[in-house]
Amino acid sequence: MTDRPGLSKGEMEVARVLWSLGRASVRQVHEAFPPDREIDFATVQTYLRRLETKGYVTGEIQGRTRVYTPCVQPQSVIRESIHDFVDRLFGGETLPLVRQLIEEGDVSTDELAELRRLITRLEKQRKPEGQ
Amino acid sequence: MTDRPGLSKGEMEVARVLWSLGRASVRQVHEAFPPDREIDFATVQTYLRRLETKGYVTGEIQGRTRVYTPCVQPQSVIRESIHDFVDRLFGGETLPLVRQLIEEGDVSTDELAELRRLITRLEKQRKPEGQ
DNA sequence: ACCTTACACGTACAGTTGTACTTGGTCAAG
DNA sequence: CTTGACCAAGTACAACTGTACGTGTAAGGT
Repeated sequence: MTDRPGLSKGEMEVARVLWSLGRASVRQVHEAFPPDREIDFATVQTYLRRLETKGYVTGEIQGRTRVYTPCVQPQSVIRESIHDFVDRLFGGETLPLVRQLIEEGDVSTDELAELRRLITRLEKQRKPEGQ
Repeated sequence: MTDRPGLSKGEMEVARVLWSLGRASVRQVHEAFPPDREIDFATVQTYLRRLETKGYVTGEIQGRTRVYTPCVQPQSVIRESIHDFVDRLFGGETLPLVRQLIEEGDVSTDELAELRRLITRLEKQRKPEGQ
């Protein structure tokens, strides 16, 4: 598929922040980290540099500071990561994961209802004869 | 929680095979790999050794060969991995992952139906007054 | 008794990851 | 001009990973 090298744990962490900011300097990314997540400015800097060499973001000097912009949709990365994860843990089968997720009590009752609606919608969409 | 170091990609791969076998020698694990997955005997051996030092399996010499047995439930490992994954990609929120999984078309129509039943069951279970 | 096969165990080694220090330069305040 | 804050970019480095080779040894076939 896409030939980018995958993201490591830490890189993903930084990438997520950058996605949420859309476009930011190292400092902005650093400051956007949750306060309980202690991480050095230089570490963030390193991650951004690595993200750039891996082709996930682009950086351009803006005055005196380098400003980074994501150049890969989070959607793609997330999709790829999920795929990889499902492969590794469930041999590629999606259902067991979904089952585990909703059985393990991590999904609230409200969310269950929402899921049901989603399923209904999907079913309708797949079998358009219903009329 | 549990203080085992996490499993790497490759370790997970081997662990999954061992779980499926229940108890096996290096060779048996090696042979249980899908044929298209080329991996050296010695590599499997290394992984099993690492799994042992990480505390996921125990090995004992049985005659001339070392036989490994899982000593951690796959359930636990899977649960922990999922937790970690959800944290990393979705900041701890389960629903977005579930949504992505079933929207992305990775779930067949039959499976959708099964999911619906599962949801119904869970809902019933959570609100026992119904009736 | 000798060769072959199979394995345990130690060792290797480059690539990745997490984490950060260091050096050298720029801007702004005194 | 001098000092301090701030930053880019290079370098560091141990731990972890993926992958496997080498050595020694025991067991079975001939």
